[in-house]
Amino acid sequence: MRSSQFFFNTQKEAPNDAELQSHILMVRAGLIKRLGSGLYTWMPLGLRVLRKVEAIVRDEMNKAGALELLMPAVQPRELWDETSRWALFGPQMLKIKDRHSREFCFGPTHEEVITDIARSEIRSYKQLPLNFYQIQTKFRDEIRPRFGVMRAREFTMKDAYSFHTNFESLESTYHAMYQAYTRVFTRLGLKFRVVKADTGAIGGEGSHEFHVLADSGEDDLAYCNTSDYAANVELAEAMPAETLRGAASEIMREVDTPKQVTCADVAKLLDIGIERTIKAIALVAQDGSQNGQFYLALLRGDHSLNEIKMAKLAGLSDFRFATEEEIRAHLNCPPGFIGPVGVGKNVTIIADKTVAMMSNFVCGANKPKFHLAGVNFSRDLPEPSLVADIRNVVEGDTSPDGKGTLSLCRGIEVGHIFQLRTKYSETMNARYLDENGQTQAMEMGCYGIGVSRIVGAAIEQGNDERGIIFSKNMAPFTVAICPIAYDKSEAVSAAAEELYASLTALGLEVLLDDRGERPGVMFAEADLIGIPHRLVIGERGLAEGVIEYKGRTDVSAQSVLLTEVLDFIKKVTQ
RNA sequence: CGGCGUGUAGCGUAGCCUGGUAGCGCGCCUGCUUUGGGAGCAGGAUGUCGGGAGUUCGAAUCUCUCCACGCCGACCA
Repeated sequence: MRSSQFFFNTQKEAPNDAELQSHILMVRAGLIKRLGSGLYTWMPLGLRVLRKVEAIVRDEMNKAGALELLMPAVQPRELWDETSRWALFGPQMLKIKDRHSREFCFGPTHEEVITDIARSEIRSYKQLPLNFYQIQTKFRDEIRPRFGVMRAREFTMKDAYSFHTNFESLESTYHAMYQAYTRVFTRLGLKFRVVKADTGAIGGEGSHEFHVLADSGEDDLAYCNTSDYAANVELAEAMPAETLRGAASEIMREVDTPKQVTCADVAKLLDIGIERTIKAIALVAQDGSQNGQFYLALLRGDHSLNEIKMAKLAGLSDFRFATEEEIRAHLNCPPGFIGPVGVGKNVTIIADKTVAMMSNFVCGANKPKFHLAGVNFSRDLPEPSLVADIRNVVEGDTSPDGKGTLSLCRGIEVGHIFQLRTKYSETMNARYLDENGQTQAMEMGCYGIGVSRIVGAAIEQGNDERGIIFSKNMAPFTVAICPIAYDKSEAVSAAAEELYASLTALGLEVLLDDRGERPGVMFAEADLIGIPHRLVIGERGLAEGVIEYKGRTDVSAQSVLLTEVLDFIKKVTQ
């Protein structure tokens, strides 16, 4: 490609609506252009990158035996009513009407459509297993679109859905997809981690997430350095800090805490470690009942509540945090001083596993401006009605597999695989006839990759002060040729043209900067858009029979003999 | 959804408090010079000042309203 025939606009200044480096750089490099909140045009340069990602994903899916198809983006409401997800998906789903006022959505995912295909097309066990995939535009009306294409409302996704006669077959395909995903992210040159995950709105049982590691990621991941345990913090099991409760050696006493409403402040005032304190979080859950049950969740002062774990407890699926009025009504005390001691029968205490092993702790006194110290279960208050894992793991926790301690890092979710089992096939009646002529529900798996998000995530991981650093498999062009004074020097333009032709003949994607721009402009732009290899041709070098080569991340340039440049480039681009 | 903030040329912004001919930088166009890290000089084009209503002799500026966008938060006591 010649720069004069291509189109890209770069900017020196960062857009004022971008925060993340990847977002800023994608806009500055002219890869994307924002149309509205969470809506982006992929400009020609950016689209080249997106297509590279797609091609690798497609290649690995095909190799893993998946079959590509393409489903409609617009889907009728009736299909979604079958699984009740028209209502369950909520405001994240973009609902639209046609001219007859019939209702549709712009597909946020395609389980319903593919299951509809399966139930009408698949009759016999002989046709199974099958794995279909598509690469397609999805729309999810995110609460808060941000970070450019990283959390856009309209985005490109690869979604695959597999159908099986039995769980063993599902597990086998699930494993194949796991391997395929690993190859995809490896080929894209990404640093990533696979973790056990919650299944969220898609539903089902087993699930793994693939995360690109980046501090700006929106997910917290826990992993064990001495074993292969890794899980999203949403799911990661928190082990109790102690396995045995210490003796009740202290006497319970009130302590004056006039202004201390947080565990940290109380601990500081009493000059004790925050891990000796307990905080009480007031919750209300309706769970079908009229009035709602009032709960106090107890956590060690330095721990935080895991809302996903909490919602999995019986009767708490729809819990919410209590209002200040509700807290006063149940405990006769304002927030900041509430605790589990002396509460009425209308308050249910849920203790985190770590809390259940604590003794001589400090907690709110249910009396304004006072806390209690030296508190012990059984002696000062009843044993908690329920002990459960309701906290987020923290750095240094014992790994659930017992083989070390956990570390935390942040990740950007770029892939997610699920074992759906028969969730959709049962409700949508996707059945087949087995060897014995019996009707059976199909086992299902589903597998997603955020194709457009990968581009943002990759740039988040690969950038420096000069711009984007693309891995070779993702770069919009492999080699940039920067001829100095292309429009003035015959020798330079002739050499550049010849080199361009030879490199192109080698099958390389070459960008020839034939604009006659000043060198600084050409270098700055080639660096900004992340081209991995750069060749500079100038009269000075030509006179000596050399041209200059510099890799995008190289500290300095090197001279290469004109006669050896093809071999040299072949070698560095391998 | 709630709170805060911002909308001025393609991009980044000044002007708004204290009403009086809309300015700067980048980019863009023309010409000349220049050619190894976003050049220099000279000339030039581009604005419904987010939309609407109001106050006023006069509104980018004050008031109301609608819209768009961004940030934070969504109860952890």
